[in-house]
Amino acid sequence: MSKKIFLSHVKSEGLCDITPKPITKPSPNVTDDELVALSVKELNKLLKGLNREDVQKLKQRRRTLKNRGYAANCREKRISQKEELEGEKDGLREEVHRLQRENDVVRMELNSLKSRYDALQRFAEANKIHVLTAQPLYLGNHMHHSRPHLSLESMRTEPMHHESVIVKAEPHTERKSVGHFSSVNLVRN
Amino acid sequence: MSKKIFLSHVKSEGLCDITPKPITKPSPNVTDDELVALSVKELNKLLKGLNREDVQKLKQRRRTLKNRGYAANCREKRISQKEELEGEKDGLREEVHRLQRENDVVRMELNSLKSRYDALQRFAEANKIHVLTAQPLYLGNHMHHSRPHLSLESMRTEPMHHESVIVKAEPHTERKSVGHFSSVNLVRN
DNA sequence: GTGATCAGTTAGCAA
DNA sequence: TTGCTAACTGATCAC
Repeated sequence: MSKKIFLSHVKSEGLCDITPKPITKPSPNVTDDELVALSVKELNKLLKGLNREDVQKLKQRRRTLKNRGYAANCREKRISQKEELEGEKDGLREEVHRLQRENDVVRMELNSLKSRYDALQRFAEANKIHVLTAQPLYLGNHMHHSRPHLSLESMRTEPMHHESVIVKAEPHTERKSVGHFSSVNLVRN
Repeated sequence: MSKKIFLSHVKSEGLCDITPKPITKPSPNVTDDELVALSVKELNKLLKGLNREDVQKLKQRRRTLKNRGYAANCREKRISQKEELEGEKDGLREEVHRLQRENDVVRMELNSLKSRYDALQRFAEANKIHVLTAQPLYLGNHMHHSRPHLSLESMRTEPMHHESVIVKAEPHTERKSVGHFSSVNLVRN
C-alpha cells in the first residue's frame, strides 16, 4: 500500500536535485518502511547519540509516515463499509424477489383451491345441500397479479381459526336427483 | 462551510507574527470569499497592472481556494451518498417485512380454506359423493409459520390452471342419509 | 504514544 | 479552465 508514494512535495526535507545523497544526511540511514516498522525500543536505540534536533526530525518523520498509513486505512475502511452496505442492499433485494415469487405461488394455490371450493358450493346449492361456514368466505380478491406494493391494508382483521365446516341438507324438495341428508357437523382438528 | 478555517499552516504566505498587515502586501486587497466569487472577466480586470509574479500568485491562490471548496463538496457528497444507501436499505427492509406479513396472511387463508375443503370432501366421501379433481390436491404443507428463508423449491412444477372440478354421485348405497345424484360436471370459466 | 478522522493541499484526470 | 477525487499532511481527539 505505502510503497513508492513519496515524490509529491519535497517541502522541508530540502532535497530537490537528482542527487541521491543530499548534503544534509538523513541522520541514521533508515528507509521509510524500516522507520515505521520500528518499535519504540528499537527507535530509542537508534536515537541514542543524536542531537535534539535530529531526534525531533526523525520522530516527526516517523509520526508522519504512521499517519500516512492511518489515512490509507481510513480510506480503505470507508470503501469497504460502502461495499458492505451495497452487499446488504443486494441481499435484501433478493429477499424481496424471493418473497414476491413465494407470494405469487401461494396466491395462485389459493385461487385454484378457491375455484374448486366455489364449484363444490355451486354444486351443493344446485342440489339443495346447505354448506354453512362459521364466517363468510374471504372478501379479498386474490386474482390480481400486479402487486400493489404499498397496500398496507392486508386484512389483519380475521382471527383465521375457523377450521369447522357445517354441511347440512335440506329436508327435501322436489328437485330431481336430490336426496335426503340428515344434519352433519364436520369439525376438523 | 469555508468561513474562518485558514489558521492551520502558514507555509508560503509568510505571515507568522500577529501583524495583521504583512510587509509583502497581498497585491490587490481581496478576501478569500471575494476572490473565489470573481468571474474570469472580473479577475482579469483586477489583474490588469500587475507583474507576472503577482498575477501567478493571485491565480494560484484562487485555484487553491476553489479546490478547498471542491474538496468540501466531495466530502459532503460522499456522506450524502452513504445516507442514501442506508435509506434504500431501510426501505428494502420494510418491504421485506411487508411481504412477510402478506405472505403469512395469504398462507393462513389458504390453510383455512383447505380445511374447509377437506371437510367438505370428507363429508362427500362419507356420503358416497365422488369429488374428482383433474389433479391431486396440493402436496405442500402450508402449516409452518417458521419461514424457511432459503427454501428455493417453491413448487414451480404445477401449471396451476385446473379450474375445473368434477362432482359425481354414486348410483346408491344403503348408507343412511344418502340420496341419489345423477352425474354432474361443473366446469368453471 | 497510537490510531482514527477532519479539513486543507496537491497532483492529475476528465469534460 | 473547471470540477472532482485519491493521496498526503497537520491538527485534534480518544484511549
